[in-house]
Amino acid sequence: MSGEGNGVGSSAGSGAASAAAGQNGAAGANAPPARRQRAAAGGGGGGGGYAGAQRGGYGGSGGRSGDSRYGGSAPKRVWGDLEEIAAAKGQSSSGSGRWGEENPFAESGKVVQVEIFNGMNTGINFDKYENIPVEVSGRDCPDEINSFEDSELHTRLQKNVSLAKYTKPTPVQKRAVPIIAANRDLMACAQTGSGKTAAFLLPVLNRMLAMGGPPDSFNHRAAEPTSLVLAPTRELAVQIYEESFKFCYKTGIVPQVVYGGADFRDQVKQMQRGCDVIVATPGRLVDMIQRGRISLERIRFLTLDEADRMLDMGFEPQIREIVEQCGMPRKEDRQTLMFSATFPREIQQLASDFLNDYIFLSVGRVGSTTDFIQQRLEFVREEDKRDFLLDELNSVPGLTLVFVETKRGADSLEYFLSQQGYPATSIHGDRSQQEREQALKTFRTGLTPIMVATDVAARGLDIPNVTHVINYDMPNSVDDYVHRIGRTGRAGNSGLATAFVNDKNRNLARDLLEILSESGQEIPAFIEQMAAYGGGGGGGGSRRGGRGGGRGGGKIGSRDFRKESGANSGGGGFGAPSRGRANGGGGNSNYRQSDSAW
DNA sequence: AAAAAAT
Repeated sequence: MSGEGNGVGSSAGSGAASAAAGQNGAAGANAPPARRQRAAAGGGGGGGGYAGAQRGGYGGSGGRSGDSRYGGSAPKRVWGDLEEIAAAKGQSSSGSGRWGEENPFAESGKVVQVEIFNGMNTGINFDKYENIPVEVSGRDCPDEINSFEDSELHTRLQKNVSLAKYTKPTPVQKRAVPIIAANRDLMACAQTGSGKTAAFLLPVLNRMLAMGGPPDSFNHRAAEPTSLVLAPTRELAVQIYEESFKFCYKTGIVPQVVYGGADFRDQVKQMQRGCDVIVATPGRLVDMIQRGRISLERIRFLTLDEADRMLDMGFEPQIREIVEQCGMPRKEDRQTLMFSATFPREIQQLASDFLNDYIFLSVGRVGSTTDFIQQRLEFVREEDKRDFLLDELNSVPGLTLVFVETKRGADSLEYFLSQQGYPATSIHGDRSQQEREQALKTFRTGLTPIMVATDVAARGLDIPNVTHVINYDMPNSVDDYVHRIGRTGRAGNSGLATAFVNDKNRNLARDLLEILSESGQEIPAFIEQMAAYGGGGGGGGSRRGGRGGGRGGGKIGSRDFRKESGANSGGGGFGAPSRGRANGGGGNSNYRQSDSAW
């Protein structure tokens, strides 16, 4: 039993997450150990029974109990260390932290190193990535870099990059880093697992350092961050915060995260330790602003992650409010970056409101990682789904993420699986934040290697070793499908994505067919038939019109919409479409410190 | 029509 407790508590790479939870969790500082106990108690029984009886794949043939299989290699950690780190980062102005200079982790030893920098580079298979297509458009695009040395990052950032075991920039990093370093706005299509987060964090942090370091980030009651990163879900915000925490190490730049469902005052208290980079979900951020706890007046860098989600119908008004009504500098006076794996044309149109003379970057086809995902479609009637699901779970070992359409559906499926003896958990918006984080944690560590999820888990979450994504209920759009299956096959690892399709999904058939064929997947006959009969409005691809113009390839491989609106020159500011290689010389020496006074 | 995101 104690072994299971360790397995949870020591979730690989969750150190900063734990820090975040500790900061923000309603339960406060003492929460973690208690949660460990609960996790061990809750998940343990199911796991054991399941591993042995139901699904040999998990327990391993060696008769080990389920936990050792997943928790075995996970580092042990001590909860106190993160508080030490937090304390250390608090003394931001003194360049030397509490650790020795050259080996910052010598004294606190493996624990700290493991916790801060572990799991950042989980087997990224860059070689496969090398030759994926890249599209760049916009005037005067800087040259790509081929190594982190080329990027002329601040020494400290270089060290953190090394500590994170990043050796070679990923394709999106090669392109995005010099673009951002050159003070240009950016709209980028790339998957999270492709190194997207570092691609915007590193150059932003570097510019902050090049500008002389962040100014005092606290004024009266309000935190005055320099950089804001917005994300559509709380878990994603935490994940981005974790990465920024790593890269900020000993830079004097203090990252923070705020999101709903956690104690407001705790988050305020955290920000009083400094708040130079803030990662946030929209609701809580607005709340903080309205209550005078955060000011956006000194924002110089704005990043929207999963930008297409942030700008879709549900979110767009709120984002617009944050960007335009809350005192943030105009787009000419800040640098704005947007990232997403999919970028529909109408979203690009909207996004251009917030961008200034931006460069469009598309690395690989939209679902670039779909190259590493085997996609299977099965025709499954609604009433047969549970049986099919059990078959899938029994035949494919490893972490399995099961997407359903509704929160209720998630609860009921989790209940069903648990009844059947499968170690399942679930994550959706009606669960408490603590339950959500717990679910993610037990899933990550393999204590509950099955997680039933709504679309809250569809985007951006980087969970290593998800071997199988099952679309138990198909999503409503093929973009969502692309995001969902992107939870496996992370960063060049291979993955499997199974989808249960039936007549209810006829409207997706055409787009699915396109996705499958573009990514070289086997195409089942039934989907061709469904596509032929046409979705909704008579096969003509009517709904396509709204999206990409009739051109082929609208879904995968988003293109710069400025190129397509030939007649409609309205967008403005799109000069001669240049394809990379514009002003080569010295390239990155132009960190313009001049044009922004802190 | 559903999900997410503030209380």
